[in-house]
Amino acid sequence: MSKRTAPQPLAADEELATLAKALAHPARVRVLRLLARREGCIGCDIVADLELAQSTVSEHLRILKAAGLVEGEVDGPRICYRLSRDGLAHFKALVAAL
Amino acid sequence: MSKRTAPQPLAADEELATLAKALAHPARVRVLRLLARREGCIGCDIVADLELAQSTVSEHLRILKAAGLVEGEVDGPRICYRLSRDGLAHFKALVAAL
DNA sequence: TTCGTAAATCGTCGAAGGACGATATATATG
DNA sequence: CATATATATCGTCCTTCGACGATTTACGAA
Repeated sequence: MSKRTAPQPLAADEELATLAKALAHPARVRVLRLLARREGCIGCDIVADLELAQSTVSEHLRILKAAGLVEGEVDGPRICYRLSRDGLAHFKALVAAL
Repeated sequence: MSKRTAPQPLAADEELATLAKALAHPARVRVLRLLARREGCIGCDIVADLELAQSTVSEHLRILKAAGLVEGEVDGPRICYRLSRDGLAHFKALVAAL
């Protein structure tokens, strides 16, 4: 090892890779599209739309939230998810800059 | 299986997810940026730039090629890799359409 | 408080990803 | 042909991902 001097994965690369990973699953892409369509928010409708167990969908939502692409707001016993326009815009900007 | 009626992951979602997955690793993002900078092509310089074993880099390149983001052309005993402008443009378009 | 619904978390399982060294393949050159 | 270099492929080892059911948590309503 130690060929030259560049072990740093360049934070920018890491950032884009992390965001891309969040979209690296068809179910999560679908969720994003779903939230993009309905300007408002959605609750457990997402579970109904995807054909996956509730726990699985919850995990996908967690990943999208962690990536900053989706936001969740408590609304009574349910949670209102909505697209993070800023997060998505940031991702788009990173991709466009490629 | 067969819970409701929407088992189709909507080819479009699959496609974007597949492309995103190809970029879901910092090393691959770096390779793409590398190839984007140098208009021409590169050979084993990629191995030197990334700090990974040759076999590992080869695998990353394979993934990028499979995704249609990179093309390789035999050039003597080495291979000239170049960015697939079309492939990247397609990806950008899919992301922009989100 | 008890009940019902929505969501998150936990534990498990199998599949896929990512890394490596070793080896195989291909090609130009001596 | 033998050698040197550049890539690809193989086999292995861990880790992470993705799915599930079961359980827990949180809240509104009866």
